[in-house]
Amino acid sequence: MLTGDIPPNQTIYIKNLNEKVKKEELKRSLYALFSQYGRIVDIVALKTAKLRGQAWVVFSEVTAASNAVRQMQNFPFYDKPMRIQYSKSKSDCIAKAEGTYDKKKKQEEKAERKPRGREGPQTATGNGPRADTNGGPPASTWQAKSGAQEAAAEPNNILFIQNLPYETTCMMLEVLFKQYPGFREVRMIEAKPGIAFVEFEDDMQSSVAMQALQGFKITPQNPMAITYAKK
DNA sequence: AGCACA
Repeated sequence: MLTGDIPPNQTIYIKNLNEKVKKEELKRSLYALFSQYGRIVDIVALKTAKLRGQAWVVFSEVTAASNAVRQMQNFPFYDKPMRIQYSKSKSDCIAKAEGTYDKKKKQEEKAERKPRGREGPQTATGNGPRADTNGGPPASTWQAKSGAQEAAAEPNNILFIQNLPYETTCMMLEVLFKQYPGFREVRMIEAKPGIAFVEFEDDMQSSVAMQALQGFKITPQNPMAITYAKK
């Protein structure tokens, strides 16, 4: 199996990522891509020698992770097919939320992995004050607007927009969507008011735009409902 | 290929 005998986990582990893309952009793109499967709690990506090209996406629900593993398997992301599995262990942010996070235990585990000559820390006081060096955005970055709990349609470079006010024009949608890279065109159907198709160059770019404009209100009564068009 | 989070 592609998931390689790893039991389901609300965190997915992604490898074979393009190592050239910068960490913050990578996280943003992963968020745009995966938030369609459910609420994302956190994304972890490190650029260290051992961890570049990999990332962890933490969902609030295991079912979201399962859909993501299936649907996005081999998805071409920055020109490389993503390889997705369940994470082998629970994410710290989940353990913390559950109240099961144990810092002591973590340090022990780390020591196991690294059979270096040094002795581990022996003070019971733990780590000294920590200067936050690289100021990454706080967890609030990952607060999604509205979760797409179900669906899980297959990605498509064409988006299907619903719930538009009748007076919406091509021009209006163009203004909105052309701010995202890869935009091609908007198509509306005279006979069918309230819907539109918006085409991008590829699935990834359409996904970014979908995430960004999901729920966008042209009028207060009309939050856009964006899904991938059917193939 | 590679399973972390301070």
